[in-house]
Amino acid sequence: MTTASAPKRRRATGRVTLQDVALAAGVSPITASRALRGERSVAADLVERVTTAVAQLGYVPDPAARALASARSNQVVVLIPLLSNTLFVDLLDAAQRTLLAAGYQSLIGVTHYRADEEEALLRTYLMNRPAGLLVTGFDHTEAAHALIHGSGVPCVHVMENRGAAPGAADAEDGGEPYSVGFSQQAAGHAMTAELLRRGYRRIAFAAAQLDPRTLQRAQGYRAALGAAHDPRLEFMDAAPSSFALGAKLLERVMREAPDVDAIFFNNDDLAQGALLQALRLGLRVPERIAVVGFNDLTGGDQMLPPLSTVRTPRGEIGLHAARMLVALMRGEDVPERRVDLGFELVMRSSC
Amino acid sequence: MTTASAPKRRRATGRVTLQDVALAAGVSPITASRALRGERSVAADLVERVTTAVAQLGYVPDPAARALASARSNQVVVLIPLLSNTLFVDLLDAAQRTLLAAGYQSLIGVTHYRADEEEALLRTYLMNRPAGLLVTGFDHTEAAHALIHGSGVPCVHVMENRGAAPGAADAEDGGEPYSVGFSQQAAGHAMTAELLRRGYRRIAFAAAQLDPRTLQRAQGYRAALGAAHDPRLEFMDAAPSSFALGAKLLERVMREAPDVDAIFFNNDDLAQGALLQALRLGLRVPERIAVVGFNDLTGGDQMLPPLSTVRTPRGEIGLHAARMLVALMRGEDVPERRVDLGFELVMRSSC
DNA sequence: CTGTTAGCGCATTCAG
DNA sequence: CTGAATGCGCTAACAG
Repeated sequence: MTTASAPKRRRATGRVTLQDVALAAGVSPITASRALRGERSVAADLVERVTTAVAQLGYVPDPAARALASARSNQVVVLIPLLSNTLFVDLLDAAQRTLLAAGYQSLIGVTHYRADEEEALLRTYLMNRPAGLLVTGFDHTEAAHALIHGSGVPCVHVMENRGAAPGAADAEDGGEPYSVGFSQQAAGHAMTAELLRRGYRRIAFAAAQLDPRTLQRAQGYRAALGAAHDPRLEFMDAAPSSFALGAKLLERVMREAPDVDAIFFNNDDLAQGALLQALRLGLRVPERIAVVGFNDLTGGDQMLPPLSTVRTPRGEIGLHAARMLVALMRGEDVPERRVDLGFELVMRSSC
Repeated sequence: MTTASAPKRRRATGRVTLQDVALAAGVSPITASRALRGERSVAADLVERVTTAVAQLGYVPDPAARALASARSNQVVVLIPLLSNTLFVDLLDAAQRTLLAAGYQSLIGVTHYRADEEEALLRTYLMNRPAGLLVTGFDHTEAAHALIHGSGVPCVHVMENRGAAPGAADAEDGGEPYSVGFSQQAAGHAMTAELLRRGYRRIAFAAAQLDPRTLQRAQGYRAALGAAHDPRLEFMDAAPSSFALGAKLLERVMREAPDVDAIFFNNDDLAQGALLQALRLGLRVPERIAVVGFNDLTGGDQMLPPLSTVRTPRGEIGLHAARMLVALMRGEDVPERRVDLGFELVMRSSC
């Protein structure tokens, strides 16, 4: 065989490489590489020859080789607290779609609302040299924060907007973090104010999970009530949100504070569970007691009575955050670091 | 500076490499590599020296380099139809957890019940040279099937067990595919039989989405009814499952077949929506009409009346499938290719 | 059981 | 605008 002495004969793996493409196109490998990645410094006719060769040979780039050579993968790490809250699933779905369309894959991590799990996930996923990071909220361990920063990977926070750091500007790294969300506190305030406007006076706040965003909503609730705020009307349960817990919380409120005329649940599944429990107990809603929820999850409009709630734009947040991250990953300038997408009161007939 | 002429001075990236570890441990890089990966052909004391060096230097392996050198990544592709059905989220959650514990990362793809999207996702994700594949069901395009096979990547199918190929054994590739699930048809049959046993005679089947597994359940429903089967009592709607659609389907059934005494919904959200609609319409359940669902999703036990349904073991399926896949990826022999995890009738009071 | 040699497939220098 | 040389960090294959 003559191939035995050929200096650079085709490798045995059978894989079509960039080199094969370059050979077929009559250019150097690096030109083929540049053409494929859309670097503009390649003549149009060469680009076309490369494209043709790619199609003919069925060339498929190797992400591992790319990542090794460039020290960056095409993967984006997305960290959310839970998969069992449709809120985050909606967020994730939108973000993943957008990222995929822009050529990025998502590595999804579920933190279970635990800062230590988040840190562990970061440590694991950061090994992949991701191109970007999408994380929920701002409550990270010191170490997690350091990991994110130290990695130099662009990061967008979602679901809340951290108040602009007061006083000493966080100037070490160019300042304010990138975030897309809305003011949880303002949302809590707005719904409470609406209840007050409608004449409710003894308004309870019932919450589960007790994550930072829930507590921010509680702050809004308190601020809206002002002097009328009664701490005995806050019913907090650290257990995860569910229909069953909503039912339980309703009973607890009625037992411990029978003069309550409205309950603001911090998530729709609690509120929906409470509505069902009210039906079971024969409590009339909203006559005897008004019930409102948060997030406008699926099913609220089907309840008896239909649930009043706060619609939160998690899909839009996922989309917008992904777009922002893509811009950052491409090295584009993103002047607007904090995007507030707002919320909307959806008043149906449960209050 | 003296370093200028040193033949192999430390690279400028600042990254701690295997070579550094090897140097510190006084072994060759390949021995360090073997020690890290737990190959048993390394002396215990050397392993310890390597481990120590790793800890001291804070060495972190580079997945990209590993993947490039070994032509296999540590990622597993998981393909599910939807993220908005908690059924698949439960499956995913369990699988992801198990895989992560075994050292594998998950690349999640959402097919939206579309074979062409599945194919596109496979094409994209297969570029990463995944270590394994976890896919929902058996309905793939020819091309997708070829991609899976051609890649040589171990694959486990979940949620159903394909009937053993009758006649000509699918011997080309060693036969039967690996799968973990249960018989959708048997489940459909069992619930229908239970309704018959309880005296219901005009039993409707109401379904959404109309994916293959739904149709298998319909087969079971028909088989259980035998000669009593009336095609006019099948109400199929290709739209996605939801509370609202369940409400709509209930109305349609009552309008088009008022003599129906029970409705078997192919998913719990439909059934729950129907239950709420019945409440709204003043239809007594189960006296006027019995309602049963499928999957035992969250909330069913909170309905009025509590929903009878079929509990499906998606969490266990995710767990078991992940374990099976891990075994395959490790090159272990897995003799039991088809695992049937069964199902359970959960009879509450809606029938 | 350990080490040597030689790439894996690509993109980043730097020249032209 | 294009190309040549080089190495990213690791492991497969073979030797000892």
